[in-house]
Amino acid sequence: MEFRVLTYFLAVAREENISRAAEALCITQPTLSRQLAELEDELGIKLLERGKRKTVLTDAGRLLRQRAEEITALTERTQQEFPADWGCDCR
Amino acid sequence: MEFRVLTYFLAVAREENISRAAEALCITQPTLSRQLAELEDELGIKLLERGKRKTVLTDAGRLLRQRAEEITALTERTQQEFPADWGCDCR
DNA sequence: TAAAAATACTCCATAGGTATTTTAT
DNA sequence: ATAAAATACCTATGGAGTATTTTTA
Repeated sequence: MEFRVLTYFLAVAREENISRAAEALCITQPTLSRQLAELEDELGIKLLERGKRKTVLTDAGRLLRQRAEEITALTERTQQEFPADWGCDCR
Repeated sequence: MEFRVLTYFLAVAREENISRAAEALCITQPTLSRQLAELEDELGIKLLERGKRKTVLTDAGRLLRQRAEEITALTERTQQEFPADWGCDCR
């Protein structure tokens, strides 16, 4: 369970749509789809209910969103305590 | 800044020796050495004072240890909330 | 029936390894 | 003189892309 994948997951939770989340993350839909499947595999539980126009969180997904938000908040605050951080906006 | 690298860093902080930390992590010394150099690069600051028989933390290193411990504790607690986690002890 | 997601590949960046050299006491 | 770390080079895993098929309401 790496940071990168948690931020991917949070983007999907926000957008409720894997394709739009992928766009926001500047990666492709199949890449995001695979990373999410691997995360579900790794945790041993389904996190998302995939639908035709909306992808919503399962109960487990809602729990992970809570935790992932805590973890990424802590991590981002930590990164800001150090000099580097040249940022990175895609394109 | 990925989890994996934070756990690498914490192992070095614990062992005060990159070679011994590498052994504890089941990776090789050069691999660990490179990952640490990349972490210092990424954060833009020296984290370790390399010595002949001891490698100790700089001020920045001590700050990161604090944060890394918070982050990994939160992450490990999270992982335990999910069914999978087949563990993994090398060899 | 049409968005959204999943699959089937291909590619390449980088995590990791082995062998060796350099550094710090 | 000697542990420890760094460097050089190589390998391999898996993250990411393109093209296409399969789902789902």
